[in-house]
Amino acid sequence: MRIGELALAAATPIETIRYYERVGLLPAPARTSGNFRVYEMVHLERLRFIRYCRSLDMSLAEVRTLLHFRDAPTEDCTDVNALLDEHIGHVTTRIGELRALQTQLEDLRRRCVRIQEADRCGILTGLSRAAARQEPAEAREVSHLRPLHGH
Amino acid sequence: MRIGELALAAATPIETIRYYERVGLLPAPARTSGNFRVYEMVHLERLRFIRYCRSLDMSLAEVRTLLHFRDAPTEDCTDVNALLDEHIGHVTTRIGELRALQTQLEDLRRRCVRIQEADRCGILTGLSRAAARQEPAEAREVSHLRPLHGH
DNA sequence: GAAAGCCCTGTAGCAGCTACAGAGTCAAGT
DNA sequence: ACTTGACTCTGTAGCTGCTACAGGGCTTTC
Repeated sequence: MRIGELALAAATPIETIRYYERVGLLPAPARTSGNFRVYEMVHLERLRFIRYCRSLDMSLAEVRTLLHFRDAPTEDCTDVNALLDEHIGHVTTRIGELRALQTQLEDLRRRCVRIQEADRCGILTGLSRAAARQEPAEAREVSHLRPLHGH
Repeated sequence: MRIGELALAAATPIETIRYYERVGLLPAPARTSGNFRVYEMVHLERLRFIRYCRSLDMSLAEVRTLLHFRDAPTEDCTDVNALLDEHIGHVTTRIGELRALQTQLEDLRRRCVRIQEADRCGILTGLSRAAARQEPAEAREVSHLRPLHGH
């Protein structure tokens, strides 16, 4: 299987596959005489595992840890459980943060109901006042999850 | 006010302040004869505005737009409202994604209740099976918010 | 033998900082 | 007058997880 085929089978861009190889998540595969990568099923399974974990919003560091356990099947799985618990904790925390954020933003939004000049817009004045009062929303401090503007 | 004092007053690292100047969010302040930056209250207010918006998880691009309206007080505020509505939309979407994620992760977690060898760990086998079945959680596709591992 | 479609390496870019290195400035203490 | 220490300066590289080139080589098909 060449890289294009693997990319299709795992729904992963080619560049990402090469990137995973570079950072050591995927082992370097065999090469053809013309220097093309040749993958086996083992690679596809591993890549799908990685992508699935990523779709669960795990970091590559976390995925790396899980792969390590996948590779060493006789070790006990305490750390796997811990990793997952921690990850669930991150998600839960982030949900809480975002809910608080949602409330704040909706409050702010209600400050401007009709179109007017910007200097009378309740949103802008609301932001300025809140900033002056130094009421930073606390979301920033705690979180560990994918940003609103990540992507 | 020199940069250290500003940093303290706005609870913002010095490097971040210089960064905001470099990318044009904060105007370049006056300098002393020894080339030190000298800030006025106007800078502090602007910086606090930026930091407050950031604490609401807005991107620097969004903050830039809001600053533009702050600077041009006679324009109408339609776009400010639209920006906020869109941002609220992002937050709401992300909350939905994370809730779905939470459910999936908790399901996965339940697969391993006792410590055992990794090759029998329900979490690892669960991940592998889900990956093989190609059931990528869909969170990845939609979102636009700060990552679980951003920070 | 040439065009089209793969694939290769290496580098730079995105956001939003953060962390240096290596230098200069300034106020206080001796 | 000199030294110490705290502060500041510029410039560059690093972080995550890709993504997007540029500029070339391989392979298949007509």
